[in-house]
Amino acid sequence: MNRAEIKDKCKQCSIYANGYLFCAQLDADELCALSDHSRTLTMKRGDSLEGEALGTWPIVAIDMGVLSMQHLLQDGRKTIAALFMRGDIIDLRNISNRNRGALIALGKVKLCRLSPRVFEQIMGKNPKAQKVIWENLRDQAFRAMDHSGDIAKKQALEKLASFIFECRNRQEKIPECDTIDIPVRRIDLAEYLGMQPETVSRCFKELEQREILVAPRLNAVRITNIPMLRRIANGDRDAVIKDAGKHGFKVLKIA
Amino acid sequence: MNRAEIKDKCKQCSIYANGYLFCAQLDADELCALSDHSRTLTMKRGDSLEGEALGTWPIVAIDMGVLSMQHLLQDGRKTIAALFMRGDIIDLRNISNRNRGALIALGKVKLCRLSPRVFEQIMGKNPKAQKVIWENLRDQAFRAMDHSGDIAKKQALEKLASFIFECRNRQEKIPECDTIDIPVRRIDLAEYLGMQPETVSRCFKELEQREILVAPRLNAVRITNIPMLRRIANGDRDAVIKDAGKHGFKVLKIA
DNA sequence: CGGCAAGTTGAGCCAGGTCAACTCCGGTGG
DNA sequence: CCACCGGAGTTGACCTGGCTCAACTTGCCG
Repeated sequence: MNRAEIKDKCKQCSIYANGYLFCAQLDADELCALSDHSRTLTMKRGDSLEGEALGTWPIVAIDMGVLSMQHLLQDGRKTIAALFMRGDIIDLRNISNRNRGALIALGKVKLCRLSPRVFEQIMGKNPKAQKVIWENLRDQAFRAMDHSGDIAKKQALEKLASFIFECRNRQEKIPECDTIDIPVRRIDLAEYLGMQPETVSRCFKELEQREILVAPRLNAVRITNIPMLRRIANGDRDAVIKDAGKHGFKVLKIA
Repeated sequence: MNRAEIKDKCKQCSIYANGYLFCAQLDADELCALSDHSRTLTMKRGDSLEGEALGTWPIVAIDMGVLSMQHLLQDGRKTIAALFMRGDIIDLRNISNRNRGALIALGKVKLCRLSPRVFEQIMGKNPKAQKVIWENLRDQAFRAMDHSGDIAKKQALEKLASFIFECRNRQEKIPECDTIDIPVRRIDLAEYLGMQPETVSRCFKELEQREILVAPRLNAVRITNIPMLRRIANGDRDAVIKDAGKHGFKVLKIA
């Protein structure tokens, strides 16, 4: 494969096109080697990456879409333990202990399965690439820890508020636009936050009624009262309190 | 500082003494450089690592004890998002977004604050060390994801069962000994699992009554029915079901 | 031995899970 | 183009696991 062809293969991919992502850190030789030994893959909602496929291709980089790590309990309860998006690199080499979940697409996902050998070579000698991957993994780790903190003690409304901020943090900022993309369905959101779809629905409704946000579509919200949403996310009980009147609006201490 | 002195400083430390941990991968020069630019620290329960201290020393390696990452909500609710133990390396360089928690010792903790500069140098040129750190961070990430999965949808008893297995996985195996060390207090355990200390207590009691384990001390358990505990941890509802009789034991389908 | 935090036990209650019915919406085929 | 279908989302009513509060016991440290 010559370089022109490689460029064709990679130039459409955000992992190469976005200057701060992994493949953008590589020089021509490295990109060439990696591209030559890697395979792209397109998945649709429900497709999973498991077993044998991961044996030979344990490292995947997300170009587009949302991939979830799901844990399934014996009786059918399901949870989404993590969400992977554009730029995330998932290294599943030698996964062993515990019930590591399956990787399941929550919509159309484009990803690239990287050759472990070439990946490791690049890790060993390209400090810029190394730094990008290291920070990505660190983000994944801290994000998972934040998420644990969120779902451990927070109430439903608080979890949802936190999730909306998580979405805001992760999406590329479009200045002068407060519309936040919710890249997953209600049902997935419920599984990610450890609640029921019914509860998610009720919480969105409450936030709308209290005029904290508007949800024009299922996959987007616009926050109209950021400080209040922040207070809810941070676990300020006063901000969560329900209405004190019959059909008036909620009474909120602004303290 | 000469090499003999460095050896004195590091030879007691498990990060150097355990062949599979970070410092054991370094050659004499590297160890020398790292040791020379690092500072050990001993903490006692409740001590926290925050702010300025982390500004100049954002990388810490745990030698002994349990360090927790805690998130505090506005109204005082607290959660432990992650537990760090021997060999874990925590890299907090450029932490910024979200409410990253404080690092708080849950007992006597010995750790070593590593020079970011030397650490980065070593990362760049020692593949063995790089591999060890990479795998440690990956473990942290996946552990946090597993933990999210555990606390999202599991019931109290299931969470506790999972936690006991997590302890078992993390502690160095002593063959022919089923006694598992519980390295944290009940109160911390409750915060880690997102439940109340009262509930933790009740769950331990139930597991003892059902003769699934015995807890000779507060900080240790011995599992007497591993398969049952496993089933509970895996979310088998039948295994969680309470008793069907008045004062008999629980009726359990072994299916 | 006193003092305090940690842990346990009991009683009551509520946030959110569960179940059921319904609406909405995108896709498919006649 | 419309009728049909199935999964996603919503709404309401009910119920329960575990949170809360309070009282008590235990264990640790000076």
